[in-house]
Amino acid sequence: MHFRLAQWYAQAARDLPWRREDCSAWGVMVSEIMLQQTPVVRVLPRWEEWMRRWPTPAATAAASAAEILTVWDRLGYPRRALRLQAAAQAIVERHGGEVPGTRQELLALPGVGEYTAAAVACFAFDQPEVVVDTNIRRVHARVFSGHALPGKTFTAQQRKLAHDVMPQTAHDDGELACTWNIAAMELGALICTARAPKCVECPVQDLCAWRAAGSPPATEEQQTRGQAWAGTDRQVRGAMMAVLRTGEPVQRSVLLETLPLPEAGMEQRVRCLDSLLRDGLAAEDKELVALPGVI
DNA sequence: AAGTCGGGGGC
DNA sequence: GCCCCAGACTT
Repeated sequence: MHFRLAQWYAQAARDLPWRREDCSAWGVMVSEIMLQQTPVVRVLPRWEEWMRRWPTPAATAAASAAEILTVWDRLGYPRRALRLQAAAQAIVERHGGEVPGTRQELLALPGVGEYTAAAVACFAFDQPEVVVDTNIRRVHARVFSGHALPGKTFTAQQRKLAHDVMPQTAHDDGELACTWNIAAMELGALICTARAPKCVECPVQDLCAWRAAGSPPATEEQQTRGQAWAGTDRQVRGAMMAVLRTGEPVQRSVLLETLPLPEAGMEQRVRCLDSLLRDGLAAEDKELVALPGVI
């Protein structure tokens, strides 16, 4: 299976800037943070702009929070941007400005969890890590377990499966591990997609337990049940951040009253503004509110 | 283990 | 309109 996946990846992989040979470890790390819960096509322009302005951890560490949040723009989950800057500052302080190359050191950085630590260690430093993201979980669920979708939560059982199905040789060879991981991720992104998978184009279709079982639909337990959006605090916070990203400080009362969300009550608006201030995504001075660093 | 945290493009 | 997207963090 490794050989077939590798062969398929060699001819089908997208040419993404953070996969190029000359991309720095920092570039890989920035991409991994941006790609958390965010599709590649939306990350591309933000990554290019970020790397153009702040090509090193030191440059990122020195920027103002307002600049960081402005360049992040509408990528979503803006707390990721602040954590990325905090990670850059930790890299400067603890690692002399160089992105650390081990899973454990990476895990200690803000915003870096199990997936991102393994991904950066593997893709940027050729460490033989077992990488498990949403694509890989889905590919494994289908090919090896015969299920349409993995469960909602990442279980110890799935972690063991991912470890066990990685080729023996890849556990000691970083480059082999890298190919195995990235190829499985790419397969999940391009062929073995959540909806309408392109099984006829799949390089391992004849090995797939799910296909062999007749591609049974997902059980109700496996349905992901999308998070609600309309009317949530997340929507209100996002609308407030969009106002703040215009750059000018605004009167607190104006920010609270002029949101394009008539259904949002004042209690909710106040709660959301307070949470943005608490998260460091906004700052206030007397009655003015702005991105942190502007005031 | 469950909730929270953005935003947009595809179907 | 719903669903999903290279998750992390808190409770």
